[in-house]
Amino acid sequence: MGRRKVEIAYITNNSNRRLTFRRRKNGIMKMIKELSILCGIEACAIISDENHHEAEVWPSPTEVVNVLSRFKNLSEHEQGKRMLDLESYLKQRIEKTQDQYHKLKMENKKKEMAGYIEKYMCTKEFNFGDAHLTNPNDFTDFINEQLKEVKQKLDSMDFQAQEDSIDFDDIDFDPNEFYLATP
Amino acid sequence: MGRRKVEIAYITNNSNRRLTFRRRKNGIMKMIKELSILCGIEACAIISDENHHEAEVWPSPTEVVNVLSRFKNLSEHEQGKRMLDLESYLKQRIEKTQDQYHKLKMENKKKEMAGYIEKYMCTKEFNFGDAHLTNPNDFTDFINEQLKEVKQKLDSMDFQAQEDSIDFDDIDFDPNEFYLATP
DNA sequence: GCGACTATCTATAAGAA
DNA sequence: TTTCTTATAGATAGTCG
Repeated sequence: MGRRKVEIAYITNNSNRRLTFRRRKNGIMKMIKELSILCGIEACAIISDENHHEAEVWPSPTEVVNVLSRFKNLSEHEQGKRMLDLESYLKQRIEKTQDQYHKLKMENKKKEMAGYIEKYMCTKEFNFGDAHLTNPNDFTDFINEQLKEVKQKLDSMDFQAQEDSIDFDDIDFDPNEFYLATP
Repeated sequence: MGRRKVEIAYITNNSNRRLTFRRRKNGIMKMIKELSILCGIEACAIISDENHHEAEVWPSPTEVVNVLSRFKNLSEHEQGKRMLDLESYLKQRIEKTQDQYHKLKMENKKKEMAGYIEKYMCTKEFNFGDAHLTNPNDFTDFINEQLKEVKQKLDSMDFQAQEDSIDFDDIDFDPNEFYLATP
């Protein structure tokens, strides 16, 4: 999108890379903002700071957060149930998880955790001064990929459960509900 | 970016809004992907599905992401493994989780917990203009709370497992490793 | 390193199928 | 509806101050 076509490959030139980073980051931020307004949806992006980049691959922080969410909408099923065997154990575990995430959800609402978390820093060394360098790009891709994986995982779990004669019918878990970014 | 200029305002027309949503979502995904490649950084985006939007406040996008990540690095453990019974199934699942978290921990250290999450938006009412009002600390608290809950969950899992005569001893799981945001 | 200024390139809004 | 075209709006690469 400029004077000439640019190959999508790591930009080795330092200053050039930084410039591109800043420009595109801003562009993505804008696009996300517009999308949320246009379609009335919630969206966010997390773009790590270039300076923090090493040869590291992906977003550990995100993953961590993700792990948690995994249990979010899970259950709220029937509480206080006692399990006698592994089968019921599994069921209970799922229910508990669900409840846990439900609570979290409520908590979040109350706090109105809401809005933006404009600048979140979690650098081990708290380099708060570098806030401007961050970008919001690959979050979307990451999310979709992960959602897919979750679905697959859940599907396989269900499959496995059936193989093991576990009845998950009373657990109305719909893997599709995880596909947020795909209307 | 099309045949005519579009006002950045909620699109009331249903089909039109959905179409725009899909298009722009894909566009953002691509841009994020490109940015991460071009600049060698990590980035991700969470875009909630239009259909899922209700009074949902914050966590929905995040939670979704989380759900996904939960499994991200999960397997790849030993693929094609077959499980013979529920017990081994559970164990395997826990082991995988453990491995995942270990990897995450390492990753986090290397990346130094990744950099910043510069702007995170997901106001229930899309008050993007209020970005300045948010408190960065809320995010940290949120993460920590979730991590605590995960810990509890895992602990209860362990406990339950023991009750059911499942031996988890060979799984050295340290809940503290979940406290990412707390140096 | 940060804006500003185009020339271009890309994303995408309308339409058509 | 989803998919394709196509004409444009918008993003941004290369440059200059």
